Amino acid sequence: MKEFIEHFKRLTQVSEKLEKELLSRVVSIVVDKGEFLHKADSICKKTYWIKTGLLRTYYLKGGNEITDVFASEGEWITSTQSFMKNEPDQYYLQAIEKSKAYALSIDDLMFLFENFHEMEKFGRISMSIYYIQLSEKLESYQFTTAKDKYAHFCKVYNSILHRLPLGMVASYIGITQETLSRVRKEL
Amino acid sequence: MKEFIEHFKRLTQVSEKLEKELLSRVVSIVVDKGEFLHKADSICKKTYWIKTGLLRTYYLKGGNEITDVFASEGEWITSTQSFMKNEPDQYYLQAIEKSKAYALSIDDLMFLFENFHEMEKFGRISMSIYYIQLSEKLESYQFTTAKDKYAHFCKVYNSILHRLPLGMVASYIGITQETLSRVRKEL
DNA sequence: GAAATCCTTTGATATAGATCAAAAAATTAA
DNA sequence: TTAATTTTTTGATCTATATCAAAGGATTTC
Repeated sequence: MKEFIEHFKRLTQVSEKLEKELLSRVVSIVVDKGEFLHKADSICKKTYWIKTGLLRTYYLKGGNEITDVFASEGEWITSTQSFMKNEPDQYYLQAIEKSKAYALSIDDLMFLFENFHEMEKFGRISMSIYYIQLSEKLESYQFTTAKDKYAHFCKVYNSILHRLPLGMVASYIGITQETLSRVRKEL
Repeated sequence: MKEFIEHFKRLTQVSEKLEKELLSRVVSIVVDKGEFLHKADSICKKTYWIKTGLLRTYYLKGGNEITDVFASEGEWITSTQSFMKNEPDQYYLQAIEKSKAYALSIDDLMFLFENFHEMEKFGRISMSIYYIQLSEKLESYQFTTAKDKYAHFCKVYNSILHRLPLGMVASYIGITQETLSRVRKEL
C-alpha cells in the first residue's frame, strides 16, 4: 500500500483525506499467467496498478495478436479506449506473468477527480507523460528500419526486456517475429 | 473570444473568475504563411489556440521534413515535448496558412492549473483525448498498407484535407510523396 | 520425465514501397 | 503575363521486410 501512495506523491501532493479515500476504494486482485482482466467487445470498468508481475494489452488483426501496451511493477494498465469512453473496444488485457494489482473502478476514479484537485492534477500529469511517451514511440517508427525500432524499444523497456516473449515485442514494434529474430542475431 | 471560452465549456465548467483570468492572460497573434512560432533547439514557452488558419509541427530526419501534428480552427498546437518538459526539442511549429491565434504561456497555464480545479480538469480531459487519438493513429500504422494509412488519415482529417500539401500528408502518415501520389491515383 | 504445446530460428521467395531521375502542373513572384 | 519556384506525377529500378514452410528449442502439463 505504501508504494501505491508514494507513486502518487511523485506527481502531486496527497492529503490525508485523499489517501484515505484512495485506500478505501482500491481492491487487491491476483491474476495467473495468461488470464484476462478484460476482453474484446466488452466494457472495461477498471484500471489496474501493478504491485508485482507483468501485463499487456493487445488486439487482433488478421488472426495475429498485436501487442499495444506492456506494463510492469509500479505502472498502470487498463484497456484505455474502453475505460475512457465507457464503450466496448477490440482490446484484450492479459497477464504475461502471474501478477498482483490494485483495481480502481472508473466510478471511483471519477469521484476522486471531482472531489480532489490534487487527484485531478495527478490525472493530468499522468496523461501528459503517456502522451509524450506515445509520441516518442511514433517518432521511432516513422521512416526507420526494423533495427532502429528494436533499438528504441530496448532503450525504453530495458528493465523488462528479458521477461517478454519475442513475438509480443515484434508485434509491439510493428515487425514480424521472423524479422525480429534476424535483427537480434545481428546484435 | 467567445468561441475560445465556449471551447473550454465543452469539457468543463468555467467560473466567471476563471473566464476573467483566462482572457486577461491570453495574447492575440498573427502569423503569415510559412512563418515559425517555434524552431528546433529552443524552448517553446507558449501554446496556441487557433482562431483561423492552419499550422503544423515537424522535425527533420535525413534532410526531410516529417510532419507530426496538423491543427486548424478551434484546436490547440504547440511544440509538445519542449513545452511540457521545458527543454529544447527538435521540432518546428510553422503556419501552413496565414493564421490568427491566442497564445498562452506555460507559466500562465500552470498558474491556472494550480488555482482552478476546473482548469486542471480541462487539462486532464484534453490530454486523454489527445492520447486516444494518438493511439488510434498508431493502430492505423501497424501492419497496414500505404492505402490503409491514407484512408485512416482521410477519415480523421476530412475537413482540412484539401488545404494540406501532399508532401506533408505523406510524411505525416509515414510514406513517401511518390507513394502517396500513386495511392491517390488509384482512388 | 515423456508428450504435447508453444516459441524461436532458419531458409527460400515474393512484393510493397523506397529511391533516383526527370517531366509536367500548379503556385508564387516580379 | 512571364519567369521562377514549388509541388505533384510518372517511370525504372532496387531493397528491406513480409510471407510461406519447416525444423529446432524450450516450457508446460499430466
